[in-house]
Amino acid sequence: MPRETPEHLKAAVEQLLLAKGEAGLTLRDITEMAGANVAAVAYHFKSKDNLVTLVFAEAIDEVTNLQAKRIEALPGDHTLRQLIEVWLHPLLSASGPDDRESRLWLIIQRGAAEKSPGLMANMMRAAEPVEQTLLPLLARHLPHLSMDEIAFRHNAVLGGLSGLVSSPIGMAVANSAENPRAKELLIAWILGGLEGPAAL
Amino acid sequence: MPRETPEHLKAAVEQLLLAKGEAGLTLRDITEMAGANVAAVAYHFKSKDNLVTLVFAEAIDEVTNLQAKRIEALPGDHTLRQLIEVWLHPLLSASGPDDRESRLWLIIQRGAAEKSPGLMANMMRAAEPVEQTLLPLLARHLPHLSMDEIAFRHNAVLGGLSGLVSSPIGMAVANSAENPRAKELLIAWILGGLEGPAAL
DNA sequence: GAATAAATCAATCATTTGTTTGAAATTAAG
DNA sequence: CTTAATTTCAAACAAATGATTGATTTATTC
Repeated sequence: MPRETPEHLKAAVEQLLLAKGEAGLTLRDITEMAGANVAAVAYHFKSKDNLVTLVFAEAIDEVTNLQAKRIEALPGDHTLRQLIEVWLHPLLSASGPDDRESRLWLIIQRGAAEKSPGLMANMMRAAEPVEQTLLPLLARHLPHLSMDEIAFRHNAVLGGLSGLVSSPIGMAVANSAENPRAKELLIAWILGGLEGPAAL
Repeated sequence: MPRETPEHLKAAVEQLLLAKGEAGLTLRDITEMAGANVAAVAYHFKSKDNLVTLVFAEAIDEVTNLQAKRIEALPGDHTLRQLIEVWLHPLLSASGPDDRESRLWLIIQRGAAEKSPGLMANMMRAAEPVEQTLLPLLARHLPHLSMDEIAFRHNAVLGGLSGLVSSPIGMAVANSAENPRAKELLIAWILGGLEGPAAL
């Protein structure tokens, strides 16, 4: 029942995106890792670009859905720290390097850092729904900031993490199950950046 | 007096690194923009990799030297905000998109974001001297933090900026001459992240 | 100004890239 | 079992990449 080749191909793309990013992603690396023929990509997915764009799109959808559910499950009287832990759950509370959501999140953040064309195609679409529920929640905890400044800091934290995840620090945090200290350092920094006084 | 070909080549690499990053940097793009023959790169610099590594190295040196001079010129009773403005001067106080130091800084940050191999070779070398003078200065303004946490937040801000510079926000800040508001928003966020309470 | 060194150039090379082809193998349907 | 559809495969393709060659031009030196 070799009906599983497409899944193998997508899994290989995920693994290679996580390891090397989209820049150094070759057809033959993909097919070799998937145990498939080079022509399999063109047969099952129209082209290589199609495949990686699809992988990015599905990663965004999966992470976004999980995020939405976590936000919905937040109690009405949650703290800002709780909100941050939900927001950055894939990074802060990964069960380990094999945690699927954490891997997908890292793939997305890395793709954002290197402006992967396959990611940019679907980036804004899925970012919106979360932001539209997240920004108002953030606003409730940051009454001293205007909506503009809240949006700015929200983007700053996201952009900041995309720079961090590919750094030694980010890797330490991603293994926060074995590194609770790194997680605390990161949360403290994010909290300070959000709660700090408004701009002049 | 065609003694200027090497300079043209290096200038072309700078411009292309800023526009597209190292990933999409081709020999023929470089030589065409420099008005030189394809063989010129191998003749003047041993190889393409050599050339871009050299450009990165010289960019780091130039920026590092300017940073060191600015830090040295700081008054003894400077504020944390003044220190940050010196630290992030290439981003915060660029005279415009044609400001050379700002361009070099953006090239370095972008190279860091996408883990350019040509940059990684010389990254740590030049990062050290500035950090060794910058971290103690930061410590004087952040007595509530341990040295470990100061180093963490220093890296976090740097990593954060490398994620930001290639985002819409970063671009707005880079044009801070025409966008003083973006500069204030960024400084306020950075200040909050540094001055916030220590981790648990 | 002749001789030597340095620099440029068009052409070519060997690899690597994504894609395509047509035959062979596998699976599904009647 | 036979036939038809689906999937796999080895091979080849065109395009692009970095590098190299050997002749030609330009600059320097005596």
